[in-house]
Amino acid sequence: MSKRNAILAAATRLFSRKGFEGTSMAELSRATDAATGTIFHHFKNKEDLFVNILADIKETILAEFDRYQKNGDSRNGLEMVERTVVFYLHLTGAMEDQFLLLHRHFPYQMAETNTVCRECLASIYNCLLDIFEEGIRIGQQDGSVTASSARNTAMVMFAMVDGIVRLNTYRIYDAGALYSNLMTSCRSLLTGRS
Amino acid sequence: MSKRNAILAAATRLFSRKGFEGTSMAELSRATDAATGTIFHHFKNKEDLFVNILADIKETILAEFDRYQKNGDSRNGLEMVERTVVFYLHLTGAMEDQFLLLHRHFPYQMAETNTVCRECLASIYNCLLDIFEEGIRIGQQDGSVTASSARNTAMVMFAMVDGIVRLNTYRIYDAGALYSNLMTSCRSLLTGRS
DNA sequence: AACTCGACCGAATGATCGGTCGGTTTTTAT
DNA sequence: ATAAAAACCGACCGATCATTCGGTCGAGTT
Repeated sequence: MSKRNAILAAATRLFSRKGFEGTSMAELSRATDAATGTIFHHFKNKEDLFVNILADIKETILAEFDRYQKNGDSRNGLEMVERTVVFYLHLTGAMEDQFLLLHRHFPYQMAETNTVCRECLASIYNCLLDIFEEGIRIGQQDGSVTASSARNTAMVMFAMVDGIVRLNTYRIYDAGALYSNLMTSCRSLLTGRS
Repeated sequence: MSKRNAILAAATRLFSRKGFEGTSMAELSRATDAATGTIFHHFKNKEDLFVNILADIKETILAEFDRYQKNGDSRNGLEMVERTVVFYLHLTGAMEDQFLLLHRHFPYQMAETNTVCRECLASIYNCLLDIFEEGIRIGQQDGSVTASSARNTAMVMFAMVDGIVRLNTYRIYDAGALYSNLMTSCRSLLTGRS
């Protein structure tokens, strides 16, 4: 692995665990066996380093969901949404550091002043919501989903699923045992009458 | 207002907007017209200052929900849960800084090493979940709620409601328009069949 | 052999960090 | 009125921060 990639990987882990301001360049230097000068040779400053990380995360997530969508075969819209939820839960586990980072505040803080950062975040969330929305829309047509307003329902669903993932990472409760409850809740939400 | 309270109030606001590590004592001193020495006269260090803030938040939230529960009159469990959701949404708006703080990472990070911090967070979440759970349990008895496993359903519901609040604060989307969708989703979740 | 170039290094820099301390003012109790 | 206590101040401290910079080294190119 090139030193540049080693820096990116270590920084992803440190930023996700200790935050942006909580991670010093000296600490990152120690974690990568790269001199601080080397880090600044590859990235023009700390913020630029983070933007590169975020761009990588965006690309990976978008690629993963692209791959997921191509291998898809669901009998109806409802099943499609359910598969998406399962895949999202799988991905948050497989890309733990990356999603931990997305669950912190500083990316959204930086997004207020950094255009690239803002666009990365928007791409990620649009990708996720679009996939949820598509399943709901198909379900509305084939009759497997009765919920109205596909986009809004997608957002509420996403808030619920992501909320469970958060509960899990905060370790206040063992939310891992909640996945089956989550799935039945998704189904109720999509098929239940108002 | 006493200087001590002014420090607490300003620190709550700064910590919630810029994070714990992102807020310096010098900045806090400027924001309160209190010398840095004065801040350390009232709080033995930065962490102690935050723990005091968190203890205040805990007390306020617990008191607010206590007051809410005493003024309650719902016809059944379902309505009770719905009222709780509405009240929670109201509270997150009325206590914006405090909930923003609870939505950041550093309280949970500090909770790993600080007992008081951990207990404050546990009290807050237990209080919220207990109230949701109670409504669900009553609803199960009077027939207005069909969902099983009151505690788990309470957690999924809380994850969903709090997830929407987060979407709102991150300002990636205008989730404020989602409140009506959220309410119908809550109802589906509680009354829908699996 | 001479030159170029980019990866890499680590000591040095000025700014800023959390925290201390000796002293002054204000409040409180007697 | 006075003494003790509590609140308050800001200059100061050593540590650490992000960033800079002069320089080494080895792999191409001519």
